[in-house]
Amino acid sequence: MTATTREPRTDRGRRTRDSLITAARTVFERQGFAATRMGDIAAEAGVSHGTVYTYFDTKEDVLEATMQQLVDQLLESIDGADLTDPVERIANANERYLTSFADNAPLLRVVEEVSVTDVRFSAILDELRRTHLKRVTAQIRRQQRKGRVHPDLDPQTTAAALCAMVEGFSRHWTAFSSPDDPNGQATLTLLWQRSLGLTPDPSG
Amino acid sequence: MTATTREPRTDRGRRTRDSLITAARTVFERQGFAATRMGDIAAEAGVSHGTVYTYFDTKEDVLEATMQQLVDQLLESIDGADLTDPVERIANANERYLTSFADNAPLLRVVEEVSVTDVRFSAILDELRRTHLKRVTAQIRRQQRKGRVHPDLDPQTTAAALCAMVEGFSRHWTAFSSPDDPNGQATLTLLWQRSLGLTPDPSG
Amino acid sequence: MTATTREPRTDRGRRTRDSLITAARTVFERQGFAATRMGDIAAEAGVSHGTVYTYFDTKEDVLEATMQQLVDQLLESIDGADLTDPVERIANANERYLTSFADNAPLLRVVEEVSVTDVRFSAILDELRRTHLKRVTAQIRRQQRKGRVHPDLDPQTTAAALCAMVEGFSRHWTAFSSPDDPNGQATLTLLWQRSLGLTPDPSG
Amino acid sequence: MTATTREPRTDRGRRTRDSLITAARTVFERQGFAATRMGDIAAEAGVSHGTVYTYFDTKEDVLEATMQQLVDQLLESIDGADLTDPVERIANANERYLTSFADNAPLLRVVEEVSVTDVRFSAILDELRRTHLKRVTAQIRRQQRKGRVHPDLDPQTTAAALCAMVEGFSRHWTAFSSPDDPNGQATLTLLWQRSLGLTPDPSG
DNA sequence: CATGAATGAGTCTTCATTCAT
DNA sequence: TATGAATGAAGACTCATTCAT
Repeated sequence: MTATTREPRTDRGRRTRDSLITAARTVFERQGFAATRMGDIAAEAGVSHGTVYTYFDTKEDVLEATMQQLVDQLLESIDGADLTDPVERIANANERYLTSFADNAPLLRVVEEVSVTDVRFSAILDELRRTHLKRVTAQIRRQQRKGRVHPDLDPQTTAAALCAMVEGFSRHWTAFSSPDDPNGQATLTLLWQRSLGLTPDPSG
Repeated sequence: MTATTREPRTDRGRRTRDSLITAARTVFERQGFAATRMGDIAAEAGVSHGTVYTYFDTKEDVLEATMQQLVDQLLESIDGADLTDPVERIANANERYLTSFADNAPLLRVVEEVSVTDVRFSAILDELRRTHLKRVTAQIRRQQRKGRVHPDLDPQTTAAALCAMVEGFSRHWTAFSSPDDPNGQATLTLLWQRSLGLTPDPSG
Repeated sequence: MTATTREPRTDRGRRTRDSLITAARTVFERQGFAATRMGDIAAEAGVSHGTVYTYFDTKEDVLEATMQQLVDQLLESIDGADLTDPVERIANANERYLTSFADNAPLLRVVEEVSVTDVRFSAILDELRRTHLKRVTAQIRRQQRKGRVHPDLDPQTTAAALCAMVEGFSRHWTAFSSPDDPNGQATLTLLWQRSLGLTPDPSG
Repeated sequence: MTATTREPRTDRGRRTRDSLITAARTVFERQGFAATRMGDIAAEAGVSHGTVYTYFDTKEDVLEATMQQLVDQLLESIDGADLTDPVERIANANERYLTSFADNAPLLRVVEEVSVTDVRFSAILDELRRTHLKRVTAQIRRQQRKGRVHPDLDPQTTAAALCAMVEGFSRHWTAFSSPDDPNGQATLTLLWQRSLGLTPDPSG
């Protein structure tokens, strides 16, 4: 147990800890990591300065705890349901990804901020990317074998590029999408599909 | 005092200032912004602590100066030569973009780090993105009018997605590209072209 | 943050803050404002360096807090009991003024020191002077109307001069008074009375 | 020779030194001593930063040099012409004092500022006060012996009080004098005269 | 558990002063 | 002499973290 966090033993404790995490997220998203003082988090949660240390050892630990559920949720949103039709699968995967990541873009930007200095957090982002990459690469390979994706595409680089597109779009470019396709889902799916050259399932 | 930087008046001064900027870049890339102390920059440049303040008022100013030339170079790499053939143009643009941005990815990550807290730097990234977006959007519109790009694509969202792909790839995903296409240029161009549905120039 | 001072919330806090103010006064009077380091105040109070900042944001704030009670006391000592007999009233007023101001001359000199640079403190001195001037001017006018003070004296300039005499004497000249009239009260009252030409109350 | 100042050897040198002193006075009066940086003085004089050190060793030395002529002039203005008629003499002395001191009040306030920390300057003010005191005390004694000043006044305390009045008025209270007696000279003389009880010269 | 006071290491920043040219 | 770059001691201030109550 590399316990970076002390678990509460009472109900009151759990409630306090939860409100601290909620508060931390609010403050981190508002001010970024560096500019957030432990006192800000305490104030936002309506508890005293020292209480934060009842549950967390360091500021990094607070951020990590704040990320905890999110990371699981994000990993899940990447590792989605296996639909048979690849186009539907893409549409579905993109929808899940965009929903989860765009909603959490502010916090993810904070993780990006800290990740420059702290491996602990670059590891988190790395894992997310690696998971995404693996899944997409595998999928492309499979469809190439079935002859439904351009064979001249390098599966891994292609996957990396497409992952970059979805991640980058969800993090920085959402603001630039058009009102006709406010969250970009339809467009991303189209681009993805056509870039791979995905043809309809002949067996379908 | 609006001047965030005092210009040197002698050659010796210019040399010192330049070496400070070089040193700053090294240190920023190695340690990130938050973890860099002014003293680190001075030490790396081989000057005394206070000398940094001869030319810069704050650590942010040092980073800004470090970015100065880079930003110009990056804007230029976006705003490239106008080739007639759209496919060639894409290939060329991507090559220039990837070269410039991937080379400078570490420093750009530092800017990303600070941009969470300091508008001054989020503005820089914003301008880069906006410039890129404008150019790509215009290009897509033009080709749509000529009937050479799928008309069902929303030009702006599409542009945002493709820009996200190239930017994200250059910043975070380069490490994941395959040895067959080490810098991903060929792949990115293929994806870009096919996703738009770009057909060969009928007039050609 | 308009609050220049964080109020303590416990008794322990109040005690610490108080001892800081006491310590500050000692150190300021000994070294002057410029030569006093925050650390000196902390050391004198027997607390750590950072503790000063628990209650005060800046060195100026410490001085301001140090002045707080004093200013009230000084204003009160100016705005004294209304005796009927003007001569007695003068004697009484001078006694109160000299006692309060001469006792606090060292601290007042420190305020004078800072006031050259910081309006906040020139305002304090200004208020003290203005209050004194107002009171004395009014008193002179009243007695002139009763024909008991030379009518050829300009009330305001006269008041300013007499105030200057008492203030200056209390601040800088006390050291020069003679052993026969160690605190100068008797002499000041005589001078004051005769300069105005105050005659005994005919109604008395 | 405790040479705190290097004398210029050329004409150009003398001119530079003079302009530095003039500049210093301007800046000191505007910003006070503590808030004045050597660079401010250089800038005001239109010379380079380092040039100040060609003529002065420390910032204190600059202030001292700035005071040099002034001190002589002030001492002279105290030690004025010996008129026979004491009332005229008082009027004359006050006029000279007020003119000199009120004109130079801003610089004197700066000396007061530094004198809290630096004996060198408290000595200057002390000398001025002592000189003034001596002269006035002697004069009072003389007139008491002639029976023309109230014998119940302690000469030294009285002198201290009257000196305090003139000094204080010239330094802080000028702003409060009335438009009818803008520089307060007439009023001060009246007060002075009457407080002493000075009667016309019987021998006159 | 919660509180808020206390701690002190860590940095930034200033600026008088020195020095090479 | 004049310049302006370089130095580095000095001090203010921050804030994560600890601790007594």
